[in-house]
Amino acid sequence: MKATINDVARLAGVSKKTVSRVINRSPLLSDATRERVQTVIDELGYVPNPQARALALGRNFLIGLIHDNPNSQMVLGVQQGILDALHGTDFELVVRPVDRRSPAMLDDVRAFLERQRLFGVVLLPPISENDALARLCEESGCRYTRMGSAMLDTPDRMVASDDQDAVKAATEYLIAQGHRRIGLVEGPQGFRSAKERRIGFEAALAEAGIDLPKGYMTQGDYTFASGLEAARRLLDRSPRPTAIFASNDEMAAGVLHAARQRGLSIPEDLSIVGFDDTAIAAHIWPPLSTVRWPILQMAYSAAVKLIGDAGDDDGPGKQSRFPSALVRRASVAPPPQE
Amino acid sequence: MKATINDVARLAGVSKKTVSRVINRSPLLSDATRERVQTVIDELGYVPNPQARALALGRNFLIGLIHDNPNSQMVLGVQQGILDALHGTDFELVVRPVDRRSPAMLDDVRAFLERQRLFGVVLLPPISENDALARLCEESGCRYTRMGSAMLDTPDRMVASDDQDAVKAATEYLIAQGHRRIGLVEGPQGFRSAKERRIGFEAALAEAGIDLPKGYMTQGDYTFASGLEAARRLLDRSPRPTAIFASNDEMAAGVLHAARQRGLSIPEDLSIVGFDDTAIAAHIWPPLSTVRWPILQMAYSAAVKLIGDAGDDDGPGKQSRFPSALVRRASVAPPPQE
DNA sequence: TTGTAGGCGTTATCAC
DNA sequence: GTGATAACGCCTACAA
Repeated sequence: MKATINDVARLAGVSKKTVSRVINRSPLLSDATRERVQTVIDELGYVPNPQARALALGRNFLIGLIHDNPNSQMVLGVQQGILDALHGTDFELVVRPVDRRSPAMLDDVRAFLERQRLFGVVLLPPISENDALARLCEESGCRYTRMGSAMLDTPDRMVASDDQDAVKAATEYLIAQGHRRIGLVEGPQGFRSAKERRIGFEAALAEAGIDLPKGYMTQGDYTFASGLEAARRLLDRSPRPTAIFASNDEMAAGVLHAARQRGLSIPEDLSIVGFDDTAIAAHIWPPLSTVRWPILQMAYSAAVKLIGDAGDDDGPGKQSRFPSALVRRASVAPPPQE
Repeated sequence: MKATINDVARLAGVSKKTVSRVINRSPLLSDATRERVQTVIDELGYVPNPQARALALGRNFLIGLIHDNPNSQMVLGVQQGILDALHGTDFELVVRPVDRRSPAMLDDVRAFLERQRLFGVVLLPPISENDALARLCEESGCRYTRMGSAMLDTPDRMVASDDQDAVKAATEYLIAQGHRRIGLVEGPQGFRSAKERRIGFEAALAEAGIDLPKGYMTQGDYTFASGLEAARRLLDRSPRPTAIFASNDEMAAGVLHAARQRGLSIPEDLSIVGFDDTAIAAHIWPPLSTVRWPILQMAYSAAVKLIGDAGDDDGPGKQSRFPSALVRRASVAPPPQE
């Protein structure tokens, strides 16, 4: 019912191999035959069977997205970016969540890669920070691109933002508004992004000569609930911080929640800055000042690095570092008079 | 390097076909051979190659998720539910967004299905409401499950909530609080969910004998921005509505935004109810009363219907109708005194 | 520049 | 019950 390479070969009066050469753009092929075969291909509406190719090549035309991520907005953004890059190609996207804490995680991924013979995978933070995982991909003969908050790998397999810089700038912005008592809701232990963001935060304070009291730095795990909890601790301090930087938007939303529960006005009594610029940032009230992670572009670039779109070597595909930008919204104001 | 069916056959002293029978749980097979072969399989850690199976069977071990959805939270929830169902099976999830408005949509999907030879697909609303699409899946020999707000297909290929009922209950709740001027932010034209929810809304009003003034029903497109716009129109009415039901949470967040911009207090001046119970509902301030769509369970069930988990015939897999529940949070209060 | 033979790892057919 | 043999549709080596 569906045309195969044999049908094309027969009708074009050539061998299967020649058709194969046309499909795979082999350079050693006369223009005449190429054209003749191509005509038949078009007439028949022939499309090579991916299953057969996968078997013959030992490689599937699938791109995997491997993640273990507490932030759903980010996962979706990445999917969107990858799909944009894959659009119009023969590749499809396979989603594979894993459990970072499971001792079987590496074995699971290995089994997955070896079974499915993926063409390549995109690794999302925080699991992208796991060097053993990257090594495993390589061993399994699977290309990979890691996404992260700092360069953890060679540029051809890495797409990175500079969180340290971005948070430094965000903190400087708070300082410029007059804030001196600035609380931090840090991300979870073991996350590179959490570390980078804290370093940026501390760097800004140090440069401004601000010496933070004990207890102004607290930790969350990138969830709303943890932001809520952390904010309660911070708001119990005396004197209270006049501004809080949360390491991601979800926790920032939690901070806002906690502040409201205490009857504080935002930004009059407390300024808040988040990180990521996910949808929630613009949708809560007041709109949240935050750092925009160019997630779509990063994911797009990650996918392009895998499938190697030769079409735009100087285009977005070649980029490895992506700067983040501060987005100023209504959640920041000068501190209240004392 | 990796064991194949031939290795197993040789070591077990049987033919390939016999090994194949063991893998596929063929009933006509002596227990003795089955056991012998199974031992070798375990020793070698043999796993059948999915690419080869796909070629031989003309069918891939992939489940597709086809969607064109304005609501990212929902897409993620569905992915989660499907992946839960697929966990521990040989199936993988392939994500395929499509453009509802493109004239080439159906052809694209057909090409996708015929090329990839998916085992089955889950269709998300609103595209799941497209009967031509369902027919196309069938023609392509691809199983499917549709998710939706009402039964649009036979129970074995449908997973449905009862939005009409749920919204009726939610509206009755507002009425019971004393509200009489209740605004509606309807979903977009052509969405079955929008229609069902409006019908439920109107039914509750009719039963309570409330005759809504013109202009209290307005339309959005399920986005935050459209909720904002619609709320502005509603709040311009005189007399102003004392409560607003928005057909999804994102629009409800927009309503809240618009109300705040006018300096209204929620819920003192205006009560708001949303629909979906996505993450944003609990994270905005005040927390949003909403209708919980059991999306994880529905998606789980949709996947089970595809892969036919015989393990739990009476379990969640068999279910086709899923009731929604009202979630009461702080965004609703009695109307202000006049 | 093109064609032939053989293989990728599995399942289906049909004898034994 | 079990096993040769031939698909499945494509690709690589090697030969011409």
